[in-house]
Amino acid sequence: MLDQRLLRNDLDAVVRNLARRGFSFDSSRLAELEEQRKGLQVQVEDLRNERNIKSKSIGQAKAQGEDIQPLLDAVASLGGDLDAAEAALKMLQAELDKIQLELPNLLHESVPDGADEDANFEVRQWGDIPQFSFEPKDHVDVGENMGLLDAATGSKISGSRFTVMYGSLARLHRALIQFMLDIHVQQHGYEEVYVPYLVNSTSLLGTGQLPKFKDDLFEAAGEHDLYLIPTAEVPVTNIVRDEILDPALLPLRRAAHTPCFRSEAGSYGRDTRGMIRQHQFEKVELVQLVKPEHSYAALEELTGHAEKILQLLKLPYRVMVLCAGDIGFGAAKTYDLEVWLPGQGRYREISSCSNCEAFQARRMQARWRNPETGKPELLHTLNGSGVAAGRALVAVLENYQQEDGSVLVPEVLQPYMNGATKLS
RNA sequence: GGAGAGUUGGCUGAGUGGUCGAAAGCGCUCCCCUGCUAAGGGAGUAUGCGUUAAAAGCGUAUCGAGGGUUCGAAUCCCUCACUCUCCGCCA
Repeated sequence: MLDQRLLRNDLDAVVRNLARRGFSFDSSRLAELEEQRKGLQVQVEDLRNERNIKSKSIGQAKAQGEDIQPLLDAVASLGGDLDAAEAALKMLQAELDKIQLELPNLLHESVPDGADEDANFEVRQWGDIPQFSFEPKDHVDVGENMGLLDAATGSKISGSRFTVMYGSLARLHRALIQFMLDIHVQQHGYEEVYVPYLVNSTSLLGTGQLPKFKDDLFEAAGEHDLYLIPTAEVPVTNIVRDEILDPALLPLRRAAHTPCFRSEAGSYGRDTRGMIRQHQFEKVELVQLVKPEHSYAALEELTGHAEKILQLLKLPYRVMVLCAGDIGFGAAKTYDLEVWLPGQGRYREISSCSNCEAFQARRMQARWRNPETGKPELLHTLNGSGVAAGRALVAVLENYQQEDGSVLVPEVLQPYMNGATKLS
């Protein structure tokens, strides 16, 4: 959600900023509703005030044994007026909420213009693109040739976009997760958390997946208000929903490994081969809750933490700053890490690190108490994949493949593989 | 799944229709007093929203959530959520 004050006082600036995303909305409708809201809310509160005063005087009169009938007559007409005004306000507020909950975050000024991913801007590169003395295969061929990757069985069990892994490949996947968590906890100062994989709609509203992106989620059947998490960002960030944090706790850094579930509605036909785009994948997620003045420094730091994983795995990557047209709904600024995939001959997203500023915090009422003012103020929230395990596995398979069809185990993962140096 | 008991401010905990945003205690902040310490005295101490350029002030809402009854609800009624205890089942 955006700052109400800004929407009221400088709606044009909001319109201009959101237009950079290619997002347009009926701002005059919003202004009109807001004008009505103002009048109605004042009216409702005045009526309530009148009722409260009169009711109180009835109580006092009754206590002194006076005749209260004249007083009762005096409030008789109030109820109807108040009910009508309250009902009108409620409807109006619902319409305003609907509009406001679907407004994306304002972009940070450093976000470059651009309509789509082609306009994303490369900030830096790391590592050398490996040269192969043979034609490198993609991860599907590498994995299936070893008999360790099995898409057919995944689709038999569940359907398209599910995969089965066996033996040392399954273990390598687990090793990646353990390795990433250990680095973030032991070297980057994150607290490991274990969280629910099913969350309620309030949590999804808080981080911005609802109400607008319901189609991207898997919803649990039955009478529950539960959804499978699309990312650990949802449960981990919502830990601080409706909390006022002691500033001594900040910055709060938390890391979690969870599976993620995405319906991938709207991406029919894209990345249908292999493990790039699955309904279920594992990820180690980094979340930071910081004072507003530190959030951009924290974004650089958090991005660096994700990069560190790729560096230790010796996987070449580049850092992209997402352009205005490609950035996500809740983010003010986002860096994507794209890892080099020799089998595809291109870079592919493996991590996305975002500063949401107060956008999520406002929806969640996640605050800290500023000792300078003594007042609760909104936190800034950040999240980033550190990194996606499924895609990291793909990257290892493709970058570490050998001519004989085997795959070397990255050195940093060998301790997690009982010392194994090679998959086969 | 069955039976029962609960949910009040940072915490403990009172409050069964009116002057209750809520006693008391603890904690915290400030002040006073006291050679030091311990003790003591006084004042303050929730959050959202609105009004405002902003603040102050004022208004309004909030006693798990949502409805209802009533002039008036923490208090009465209904639905739901959650917590605890016991039984059953279970990784």
